[in-house]
Amino acid sequence: MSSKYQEYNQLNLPQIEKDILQQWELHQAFEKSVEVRDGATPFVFYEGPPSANGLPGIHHVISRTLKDLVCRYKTMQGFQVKRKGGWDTHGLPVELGVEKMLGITKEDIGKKISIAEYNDTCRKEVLKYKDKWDELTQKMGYWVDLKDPYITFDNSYIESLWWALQTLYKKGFLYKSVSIQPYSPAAGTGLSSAELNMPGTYKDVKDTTVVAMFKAQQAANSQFLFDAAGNDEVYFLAWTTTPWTLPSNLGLTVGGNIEYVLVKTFNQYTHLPVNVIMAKVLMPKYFKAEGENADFDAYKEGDKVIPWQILTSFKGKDLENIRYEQLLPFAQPEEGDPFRVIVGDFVTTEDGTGIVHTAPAFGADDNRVGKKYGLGILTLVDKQGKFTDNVGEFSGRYVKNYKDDPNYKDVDVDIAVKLKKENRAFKVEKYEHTYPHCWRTDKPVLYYPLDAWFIKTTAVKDRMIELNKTINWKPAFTGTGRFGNWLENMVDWNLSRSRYWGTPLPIWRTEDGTEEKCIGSIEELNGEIRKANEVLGGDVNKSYLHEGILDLHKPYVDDIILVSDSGKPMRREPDLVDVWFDSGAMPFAQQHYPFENKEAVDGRQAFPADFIAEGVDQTRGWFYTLHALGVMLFDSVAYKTVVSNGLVLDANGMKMSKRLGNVVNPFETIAQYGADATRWYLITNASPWDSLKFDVKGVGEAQRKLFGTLYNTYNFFAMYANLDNFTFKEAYIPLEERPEIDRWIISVLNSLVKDATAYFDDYEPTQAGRAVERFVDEHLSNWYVRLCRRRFWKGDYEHDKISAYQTLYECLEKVIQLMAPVSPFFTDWMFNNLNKVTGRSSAASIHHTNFPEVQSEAIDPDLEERMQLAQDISSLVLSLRKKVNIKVRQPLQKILIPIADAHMQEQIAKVADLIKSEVNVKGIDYLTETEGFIKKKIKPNFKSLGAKMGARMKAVAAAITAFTDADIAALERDGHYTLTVDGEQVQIQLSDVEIISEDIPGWTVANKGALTVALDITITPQLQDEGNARELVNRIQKIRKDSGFELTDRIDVKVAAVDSLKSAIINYNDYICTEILADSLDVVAALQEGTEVEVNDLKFNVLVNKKS
RNA sequence: AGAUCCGUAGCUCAGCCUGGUUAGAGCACUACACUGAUAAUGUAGGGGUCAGCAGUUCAAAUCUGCUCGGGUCUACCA
Repeated sequence: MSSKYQEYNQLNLPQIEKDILQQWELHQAFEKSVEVRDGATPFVFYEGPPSANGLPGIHHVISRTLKDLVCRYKTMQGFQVKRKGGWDTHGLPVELGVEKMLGITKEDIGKKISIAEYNDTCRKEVLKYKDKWDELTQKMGYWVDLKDPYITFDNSYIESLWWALQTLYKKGFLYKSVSIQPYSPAAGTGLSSAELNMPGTYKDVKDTTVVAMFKAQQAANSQFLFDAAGNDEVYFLAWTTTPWTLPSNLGLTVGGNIEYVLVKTFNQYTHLPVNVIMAKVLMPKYFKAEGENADFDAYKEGDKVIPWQILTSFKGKDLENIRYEQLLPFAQPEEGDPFRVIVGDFVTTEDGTGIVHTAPAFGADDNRVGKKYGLGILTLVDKQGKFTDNVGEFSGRYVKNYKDDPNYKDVDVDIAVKLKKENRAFKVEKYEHTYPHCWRTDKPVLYYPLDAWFIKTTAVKDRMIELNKTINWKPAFTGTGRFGNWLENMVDWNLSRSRYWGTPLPIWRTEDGTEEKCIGSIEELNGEIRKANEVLGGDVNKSYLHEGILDLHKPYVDDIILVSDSGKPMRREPDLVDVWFDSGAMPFAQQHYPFENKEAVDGRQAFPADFIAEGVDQTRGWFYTLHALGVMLFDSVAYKTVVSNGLVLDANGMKMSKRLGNVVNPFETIAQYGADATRWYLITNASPWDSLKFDVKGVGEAQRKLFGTLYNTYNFFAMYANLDNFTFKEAYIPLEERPEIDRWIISVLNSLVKDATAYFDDYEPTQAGRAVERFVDEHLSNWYVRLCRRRFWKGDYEHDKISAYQTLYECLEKVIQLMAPVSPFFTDWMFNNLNKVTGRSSAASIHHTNFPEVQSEAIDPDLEERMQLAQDISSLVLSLRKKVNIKVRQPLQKILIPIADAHMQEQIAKVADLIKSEVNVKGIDYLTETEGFIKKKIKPNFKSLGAKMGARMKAVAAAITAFTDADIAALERDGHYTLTVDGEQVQIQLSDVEIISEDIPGWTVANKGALTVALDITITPQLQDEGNARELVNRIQKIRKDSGFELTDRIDVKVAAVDSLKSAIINYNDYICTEILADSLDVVAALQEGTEVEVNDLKFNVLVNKKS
C-alpha cells in the first residue's frame, strides 16, 4: 500500500490506457474477471464472428463496445460471463478476394488452379488481418477470449454443422428442389444477392415490352364474360418487359381484390374488334377518354381515337381458374395443369395491366405462385441464355446479346412482331427500367431455375413467430417491425451455394436420386467410407481407408463414394451450404456439440444466449439464422435479448465506405483520444440503435468534459488528502452526522446508482452514461466540490473535514464503478490510485468488484429538492448581481424570497447557509402574502383545466389571465372561484391555476418558474470595507501562488494602501490574516518593493515575505 | 417498388410513448464576472416556420394521413 495518492500534471488518456493494458496482461485481469465468478450464475453471451479478411473500422468499435460493456456490467453484477471469440471464415467475400488476388475467375478453379490449392489459399487469406483485429480488440479494451476462438473452417466446427444438418434431415426439414435464382448466362454461374447488390449492377435499359392478348376459353366459370361480350372472343391483357419469357408462360396472375373490367374496343394493329380484360384503374394508360362509348361503326383504320366501352366489371377472384389458350404453343410442361388464371398477393396496379404474365421458370414470384397452383414449369431457355431446340423459329437464338455478336437481332422484337401479326399484341412499346446485370460480364442477368437444397423453415414459421415474441429486442420495433415482418413473409431457406470454400453439404446420392444418405459425424462418414470400399471393392475410397477423412472441405469430400442400402454407389451433392448456416449454428458448433459439452447445451447452461448484439443489418442475417436453428433444433429461442445497433455515418451523415474515402480509422482515433473517450462518445452520443454521425470533435469533447472533470476532481482530492494524510482509516461517519451538503451529494449519488442500474439492466447504456455525465458535471464538480473547497483546505483535520474527504472519496469510488463497463481503462486507473492508498477493496481491478448497490435509506427526496432550490436561488441572485454590476466578492445585506407555503420556507431555511456563502449575502428574508406588497401573476393550468372545460377552455383561460389582484386573493382565500363564461357559471379550484409571485415593487427581482428572488443592493460602509478586504485577500492569494509558495507557508505582509482601503485593513485585519496565512499585516506609507496590485481602479504596492 | 427508422438552434442531441400554451441541454459564438480544481467555472446574449402539407382536438414538436429528404433491409417483379 502506498501512503500518498498519486498526483498528476496532465491528463493523458492514451498513456493511461497503455499502462493499464500492461497491467491487465501482467495480471491476467480478463481471465481473472471470469474466474472470480466461478460457481456464479452464468450470463450467456455469443460473439458474432467477424470475418478477418477485411480491416476493422470504427463501426466495429461501437458494436464491440456495446457487447463489452454489457459483459463487464453483468460480471460486476455477479454473473459469470464467458466470452468465446470466433472467426467467420467461409463464404463468398473470401472467395472473391482470393480470385482477385490470384487474378482468376470462378471458371478457372479446377482448371488453372486445383481446388485443393484454391481452398488452401482461402484458408490462409481469411485470417489475413487477424493481427489487426486482435490489435483493435486489445486496444479498445474489448474483453473476449482470443486464445481459444471458434473458427468456422475447423473440422470440429463443421462436424457440429453436419450433426445439425443430419438432425434437420431426419426431421424432414431438408429437401431438394428447384429455385429461381439470379443467373448470369454470360458467366455461366448463379449470382448471390451480395453480387447483385454490388454498385453498378443495376442499369437503366430500354426493352421492348408487350401487352399480350391471352384468349380465354369458354366454360362454365367464364360464361359470365362471354355473356357480356355477346359470345365474341375474350382476351386477357398481360404486360411483360421480357417477351422472351412468353413461350414459357403457364399462367396469368390477378389480384384477388383488384377490380377488373371487360372492355369492348379495337386492336390498334389489326383493327379487329376485340374484348379485353384488365384492371379498371389502369385503363387510362390504354384508352383515351374521348373514345368512351364512341361510335364503333364509324371506326376505321388510322383513326387516332379508338372507341371503347366497358361491358362489365368484377373482382380478380371471380377470374380464378378460368382457362386460356396457350399464347405461343411451342412446348408444354411435362407435368402440372397450366394455362389458368390464378390469384397472387404480389399483383399491383402500379403499371402494366393488373394481370401478370406468369412464367414459373423465370421469376421467383411466378415460381412460388405456380407451385401453389400446380402449373408445372417450362424452361425454354438453356444455361447459355439461348432458346432450346423446340421453340419453332426462335430455336437456338440468344434471348439477350450474350456473345457480343455485332449482328445480334433482338428476339424480343421478333416475338412482338409475330404477336402483332397474330392479333395477339395489344400494345408494343419501348420501356426504360432498371435491370440487374452481372458485375463481372456487364450482361443482363436472368432469373433461372436451378437445383438447390432447402431448409423447410416455413414448417416452423408459427413457432418462430411465437418464440420471437419472448425475445427482448432493443429497440423493440426491430423485433416487431423488421424482424416480425420478415418472419411473416418467410420462405424456405435456400442452403445451396455452388462455390468451393465452405461447409460441404453432407449428402450422398445415387445417380438416379432414388437413394441418399445424410452424414452426421466424422465417425459415421469413416464407417461409411470403409463399408463402401468393402461393398464396391477396387480403389473406392482407397486413400481414406487408414486414417479416415482429415479435412472436411472440397475436394476431399468429393472424392468419397458411399454405397446405398441397395448396393449402388452414391456421390456427394456438389453444393456447399450458405455461410449464414455457419454463423447461425455457432451457439452449439462453437462448443463442438453434441460431441463435446453436451450437458452445457442440453442443460441450458450455455444455451440460449442471455444477450447478443450486432449491427441492425444482421437482422435478416445472423439474428434470423440463429433464431431459425434455435427453433428447429432445440425448440427454443437462441437469445433472450438482442441489441441491434445502428450504422456509423461520417460527420456529414454519409455512410462510411472505402469508395468514398470517409472511413474513420479506429486506431488513429484511439491513439489520439484514447479508447475510453471513444467508447464513451459512441455510447452516450446517440442510442446504439440510432445511426451515429461520427465526429472526432465529439470524442474530444467527451475527453475534456467528462474525463477532464473527473481527473480534476481526483487531483483536487489527492492534493488535499495527501496534505492531511487522509487514507480512509477513520471509521465511516454515519450520514446523519455529516453536514447537509454531504448528505445531499450521497443522496444524489445513490439516486444515480439506482437510475444507472435500471438503465443498464434495460440495455440502455446511453441513458446510464448521460446520467453519470450529469452527476459528475452538475452535481459533483460544479456544486459539491465548488461549495466545499474551503472545507478541504481550511481548518483542522477533524470531524467536518474527514466527513468531506469520506464523502468525496465515496463519490469518486462509486461513480467510476458506474462508468467502468463503458470506459474500462480510466476507471481502473483511478480505482487503483485510490485503492492503493486506502485498500478499501481487495480486488486487483475495478472489473473484479461488485457494482454499487443502492442504499435507499441514503436517498432523501426532500434534501434533493431543497438543494435544487438552493441552486436555483443562487443562480437567480448571481444573475441579479450581474444585472446591477456588483461583484460576488462584494458582500450584500440580504435577499428576499416570497414563500408559497411553510414547507418551502422550511426547505430554504435548511440550505440558507449554503446560499448565503455562495452568493455572499448576510441574510435571507422570507415574505409571506400577509406582507401584501408582492405582485402576483396567475396562469391557468391547462392540463387540469382542459379536461374539465373542453371547448370552453379558451374563454376560461382568457378570463383567468384577466384576474385582478383581488380576484387572485379571493381564489387563494377561498380555494375556489366562480366565473362566468358564455353566460354559464363555472367553478375553478386552486389546483386549476398556478400563482406565482412575479414582482416585489421597488426591488430588483428575478424569476425562475414559481421562484422569485429580490436582492438588497444597498452597500453600507461596513459592507464596502468587507468587500475591499476580500479583494485584498484575493490579490495576496494570487501573489502567493505566483511566488510559488507552498499551501502551508506562513507570510508577513506590508501594504502601501490608499486611504479608501485603510479602514478595511484595520477592521478586517484578523480575517485577512487567517485567509492568507499571514502572521502580520501592516499598512505602510509607501513601498518601493513588492507587487503592484489594483483594487477598485486604485493601484498600490503589496510586499509579501515568506517566513523561513 | 415494399418494409422500417430518422428529420427539433451553426453542430451533436433531449422532449414525442402518456397532447397543455415562453420547445430544452451541451458544443461553438459574443460580453461580463469568478479564481489556492484554472486548458476549469458562473451569468447574460444572439440563434428555431420542431422537414412540408392536411386532418383530429378547446389545445399538436407530440396523435393520424399524405408529401419531400436521408439511412437500412428486402426485392427488382409483370
